Formats: sequence, C-alpha cells, structure tokens
Amino acid sequence: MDRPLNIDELLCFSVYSVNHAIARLYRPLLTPLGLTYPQYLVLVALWDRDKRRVNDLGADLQLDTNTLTPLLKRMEAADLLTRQRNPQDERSLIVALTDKGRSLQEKAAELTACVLEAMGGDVAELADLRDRLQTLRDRLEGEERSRGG
Amino acid sequence: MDRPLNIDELLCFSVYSVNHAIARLYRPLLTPLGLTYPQYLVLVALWDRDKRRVNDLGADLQLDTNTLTPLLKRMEAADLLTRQRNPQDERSLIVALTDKGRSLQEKAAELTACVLEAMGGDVAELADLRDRLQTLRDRLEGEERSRGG
DNA sequence: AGCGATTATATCGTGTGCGATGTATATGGG
DNA sequence: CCCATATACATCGCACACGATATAATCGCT
Repeated sequence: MDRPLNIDELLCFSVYSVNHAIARLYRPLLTPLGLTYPQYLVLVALWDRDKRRVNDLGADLQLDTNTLTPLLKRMEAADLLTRQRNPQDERSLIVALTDKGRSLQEKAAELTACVLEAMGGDVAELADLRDRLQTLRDRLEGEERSRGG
Repeated sequence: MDRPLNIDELLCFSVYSVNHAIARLYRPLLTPLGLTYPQYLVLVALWDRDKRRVNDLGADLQLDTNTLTPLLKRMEAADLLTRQRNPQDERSLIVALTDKGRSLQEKAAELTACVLEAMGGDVAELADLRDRLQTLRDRLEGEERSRGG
C-alpha cells in the first residue's frame, strides 16, 4: 500500500488537531481565571517546582527564551509571578510565584476534573495514551539531538 | 491519589509537547520546499481533494477563516494555489492547487518516509496511536458541540 | 419584490512559537 | 589581569490560532 496518505491518516495531524481541540476545551475554563493555555502550563510547572531559572522552566516546557520571556513578562504584569536576577549570577533570572499565582492551584484542580470528564473519564486509558506520547516525544528529541539540534 | 499533577503527568501537555516536537522535526524538511508546517497540512488536504471551498478545507483542518484566509493568501503569493470566487455563489471561494502545488506531492512522499523513521518505524503502533488520538478528538468535538460550541 | 436572517469570507487585535541576532555577565587559558 | 569564549536572557520579524467584529452575497418568508 504505497498510495499518498489522506490527512486523517497522518499521525502528525492527529496530534496537531487534538492539541488544538484540547486548547479549545481549556480556553473557556481558563479565561475566567485570566489565563491563556500556555500560561496555565507555566503555572503547572511552577506549582511543582517554584523559583526556577528561565532556562530550567524552558527545559520542562520545551520552550526557548524567545517564547518564554514575553510570556513571563505578561504573567508578571498580571501579578502571577515575579522575575528577579540571581545575585549569585546576574545573567540568570529567577521566576517565582506570587501569592496570587500560587492560589490558582486550587481552582485548577476543579478544572482538571472537568477536563478529565470531557475526555471520557477512563483514566487508565488516558494515562496509557500519555505514556505512549511521552515515549514518542523522547524518541523525537533524541533524533533531534543526534542530528545536531 | 488526589495530589496535584506534575506537568509530565498531564495528557494535555504530552499532546502539546509532541505537537511541537513533530513541528520541529518537519520544519527543516519543509523549509527547503518553501513551506511551513500548517501550509504543508493544507497541501495534504488539497492533494486528497482539490478545488474546495475555504470552509470545507477548514472542516478538514479544524481551522476557521480567521486563520485560513491569511494562510491561503501567503500560499497563493507563493504560487502554490489559486483563490477564485465561485460563479454559482459569489460568497464562496474555491481553493485550487497550481501545478507547483501539485508537484510537491512527490517530494512529500520522501518526507513522510523520513518522518516515519524518526518516529521509530513501528507503523502498526503509530497507526494505533493515531486512532486513539482521533477517538479522543471526536469525543472532545462532540463535547464542544453539546455545550454550544 | 422587499427585507431580515443566514452564510461565506475577511479583518483586527492579542498571544504564542521560533529562527536569527543582540547584549550582558561569567569563565578560563595564557 | 586580559581577552576569547561560553552562558543566560532579550529583541525582532514572521507565521500561525482564535475571539470579536465586519462585509458581501444568498435565502426565506411574506
């Protein structure tokens, strides 16, 4: 079977369109909290580990400073976090949650439950899907590095 | 287990980060062809079914005209497709491939092979992953419609 | 035929992503 | 101590996405 693939047959498109579908699911839930979807992901990373350098956050989220700097500035302006130079190394910037940023974690818990329900509620299957995707991601990142990325 | 989830435990983040990883994989392969990743997806859709209205393309790609119109204009400027009003209904715009747009399909075949290899090459497993993601997407879209999306 | 509602596309503003480049700080070899 | 190099972050430009809104064409009801 060597015919050209239909768009619905491409794994890359499934990932692309599920990503947008999930963002569309989150958006109306996040807007009342004054958050965008990427901003929410930044908060999730900080709730797990606070007071981190921009690069370390970027390693978690797979984002470079050209994306993170303006994003973090907007979040600073919204009083969700602070950005302060590290006195030990003036090059690096420490990102830390404010009380407001921390306080949103409780509301996010309800949000997670809501999203889980929209996804079908079968937690075991969703966890399996997540693990397969992470395996794929790790493989792609290895590939990238081996080609000098 | 009711503790807050780590970012790597969120399915939404797996999808988000795999999507970017795939885009990063495609980008260096598409740039020599003068294409961006979303533009490539538009071409895949048109290779399957040419001469379509913007809305119909949008239904395939899950994109609205606010995204598609400028994207298609750029592709028209790159001589990949034409945009012409439908004489039967002057509201609608017919998007059709040019020879150049059609000719890229051959080169894209090599590209698909290359991507498949980077993903690990186990076609059956990748197809299974794709099907699970499509099931999830359909569930999310149904959810969206049932809430008046 | 007339006109409000619907449909199809376009425009605008904001917020990501990212390649390319710039700037400031630290580090290490001589 | 000096300077090349590396590191950490910032800036710029372009291309998506998308909510909100606008515009033009068609439809449907009377």
